[in-house]
Amino acid sequence: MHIKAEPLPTPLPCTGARLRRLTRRTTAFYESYLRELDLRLTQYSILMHLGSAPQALTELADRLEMDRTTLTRGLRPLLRQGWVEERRGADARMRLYQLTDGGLAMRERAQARWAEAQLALEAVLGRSFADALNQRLEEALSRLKPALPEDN
Amino acid sequence: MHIKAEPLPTPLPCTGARLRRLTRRTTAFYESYLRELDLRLTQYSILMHLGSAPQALTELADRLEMDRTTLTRGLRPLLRQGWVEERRGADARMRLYQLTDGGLAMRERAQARWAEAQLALEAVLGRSFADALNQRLEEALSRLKPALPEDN
DNA sequence: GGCCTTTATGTGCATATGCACCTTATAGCA
DNA sequence: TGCTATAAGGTGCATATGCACATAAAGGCC
Repeated sequence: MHIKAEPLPTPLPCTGARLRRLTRRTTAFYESYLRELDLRLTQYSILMHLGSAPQALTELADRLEMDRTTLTRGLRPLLRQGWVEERRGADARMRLYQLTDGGLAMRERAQARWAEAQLALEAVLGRSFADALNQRLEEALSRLKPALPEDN
Repeated sequence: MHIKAEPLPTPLPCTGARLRRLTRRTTAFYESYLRELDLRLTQYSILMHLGSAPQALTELADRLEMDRTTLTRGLRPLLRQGWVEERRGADARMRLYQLTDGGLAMRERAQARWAEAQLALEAVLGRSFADALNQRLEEALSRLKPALPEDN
């Protein structure tokens, strides 16, 4: 009896795995443009959601739809660079964040680079395909709401 | 003169940010099913790409389309649990990985939970929408090839 | 005002991610 | 047979991610 050639396993299509794969590649694509500014895509997103009006951590996290604790740490490099400043308001529990002048300038430069990346991405994907993809993503986001804590 | 109410910034739609957001939520969705097995979605993906036939690290990384160094560390918990074993082949540089018997059993249990998650996800998104989304993701992956090292 | 609950945030832990750089084998070739 | 280029992997560093747990301040009530 001969030895079976073991085929490499090809798992069933997993939407989650595909999403992670595509996200890895897409992130790399954007970051190849942001690299000269030494900025990650996530950091860019945070910068773009900040303004001169102070926002509490949780409020900002909600708007970014990211975990509060992830944001806490994600803000650190931006604070270190002096692009964001932290204040305390009347409620001593809250930390309020806002862009500094330098942060505002940085945001503009970053947005310019981002726009190039976005255009280039749409060119690679094809405009109409990119539009359709964006719509699907948006729709998926609205259909897949995060599970509420369900206080039992 | 009165004080302007500073509106919170609403950045231009960024495909990358959207993808990251959706990936975060989707991963959380799958992992709520895999949690009882103490398995992350990434680890599940790795398990599903392993078999009884030994594969070199780089080969496995290519098939998973993930970074080689990420995989090195991603394999660690699986090795620790005894689901995967590492061997050395004729070429002393290579590390070959394959499932153990326990790993095979784990893979089956994990796949059952994953299947529930996948079905539930498709139910939440709607079958036809989920199918369409999957196709878009696949298509996007094939259009957005990673930049080759460009040996200058 | 003191007590209890809720709210806002931080920290520890364990991965996930990928770039830059380092080490070790193997392969090619003079 | 050496010498050199290349291939396979690992490590250090800096973030990204999110759960479980801890702390402190605010709010409500009696």
